[in-house]
Amino acid sequence: MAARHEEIAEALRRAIDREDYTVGSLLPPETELAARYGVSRGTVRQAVATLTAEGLIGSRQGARRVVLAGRRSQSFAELRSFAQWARAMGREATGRVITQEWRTATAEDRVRLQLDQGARVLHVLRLRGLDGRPVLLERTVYADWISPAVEHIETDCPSVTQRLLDDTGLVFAYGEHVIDAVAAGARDAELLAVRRTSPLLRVRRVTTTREGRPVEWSDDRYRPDAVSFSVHNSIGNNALARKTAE
Amino acid sequence: MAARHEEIAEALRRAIDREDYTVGSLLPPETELAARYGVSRGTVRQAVATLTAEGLIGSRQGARRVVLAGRRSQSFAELRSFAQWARAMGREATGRVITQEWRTATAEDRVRLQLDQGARVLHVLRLRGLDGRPVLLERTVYADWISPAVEHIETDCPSVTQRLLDDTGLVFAYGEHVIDAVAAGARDAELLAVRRTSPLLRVRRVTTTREGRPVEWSDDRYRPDAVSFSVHNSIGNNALARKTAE
DNA sequence: GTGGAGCACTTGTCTGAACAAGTTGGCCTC
DNA sequence: GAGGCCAACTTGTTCAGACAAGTGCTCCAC
Repeated sequence: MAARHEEIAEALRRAIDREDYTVGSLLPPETELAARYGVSRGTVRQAVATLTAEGLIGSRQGARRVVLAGRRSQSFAELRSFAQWARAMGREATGRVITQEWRTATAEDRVRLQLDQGARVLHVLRLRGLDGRPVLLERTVYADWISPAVEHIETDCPSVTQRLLDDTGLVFAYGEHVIDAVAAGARDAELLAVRRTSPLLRVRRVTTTREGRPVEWSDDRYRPDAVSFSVHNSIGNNALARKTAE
Repeated sequence: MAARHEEIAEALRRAIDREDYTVGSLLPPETELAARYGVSRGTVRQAVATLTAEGLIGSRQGARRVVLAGRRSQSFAELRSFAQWARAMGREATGRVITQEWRTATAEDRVRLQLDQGARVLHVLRLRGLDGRPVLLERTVYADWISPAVEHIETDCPSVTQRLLDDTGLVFAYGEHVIDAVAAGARDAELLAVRRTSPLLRVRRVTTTREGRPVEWSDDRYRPDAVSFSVHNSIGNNALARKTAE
């Protein structure tokens, strides 16, 4: 937290959290904020742009900014790591590898992970829990170049992301997530302790490095009674998109 | 499309689409783009910031920008209107009101829509289809101040959003969406033509005006074989957040 | 050849200024 | 009182310049 505009964004977030600015009320004009924090208007604009992207405030040319929502989970690394997300909530994440095996990359693997013909990939089936209760079943395929580092992680490591960062310096920087619903199969039902055919929230995702290189892709199935996803969208910010089948 | 930075963003989008810049390749430096388009560096930065937020390109201090993904559904009003989304894909959206009735706002309605005790709200159950096939079941509650305008819309109006814009000038500007999965109930199953207990993708959402005033809230259930959601996230842009139950 | 130092390049941060465009509320007229 | 016009205010856009910070490459010494 060095950049001045980040400090100001954080100060405003806290002020909204503290209800100095209540939902529906108006934020002070940019010029006033600039004077208050002793920065130029451009820096203030950078700060409020962050909050707008987060969905905390709304913005219209000519009118003062409006506070749209209060206390929002400050999702930083939230989506990139189950364990970090759990810790941020004060809950304990567990993880257990059910099966792990090397396979030759299929055509789908090669496309998603940008691999050459014949590359060997690591398939991992991992069950994850929150405060001891099973919540998520991950079927992950790791690219050939990272698989050796994944292979020797203990089977009950709670945070693979953290472990890979410590061991190899790898940062998960970008992710593309496709969300839908599926009926629990026999294996899903057994491991997640739900009835077969019971609805599960499925997230298929690809994670890449900061350089844009795909690291892994995964089919994650959540118990919908334990976890849901929340998305904010507005005219300017639209990370979420509806998609039709294929 | 007046603003220069939007034009530049669009030009870059098209260039990526045309594969002038292929996935994994590097974008020209800001200074070069600035010279090419005859604008200052700040304007170029605004343009590439848009593409970064859209997940098209990745950015790290010191290194050239990387193209992360090609052709992305340009979701503009996509989430705000089922009909507009369908039209953008070249598909035909249909809509049919199944039931419609006035009720006194419950405590939950009052909280979500910021209404006073005793306010009357309009509950609408609407079945929506894509190319004739049922795809989505919407259970929507409209705030008292907009309900009269909704009440007299024909029951088979394909785009309620467009209709409200035409009739009252109302713009749906912001939305908060919570996504999970549920099993189809008897009514869901009958109307969506799926088996009972079959998994559905549920989106509960609140829509607000540009001023931040809630207009409607809705429980939408999609056939997961027809529609899914796609989300992009990165270090800088995180509109999506995981949530635990309650 | 390997490691490290250094340098050129590129993106990130910030300023101060100016004008454009949209909103809001008050005032004036009818 | 209703309606329209206007003026003050606020956000959006753009510029040119400066420095900070991180990356990636070359080159040199060992």
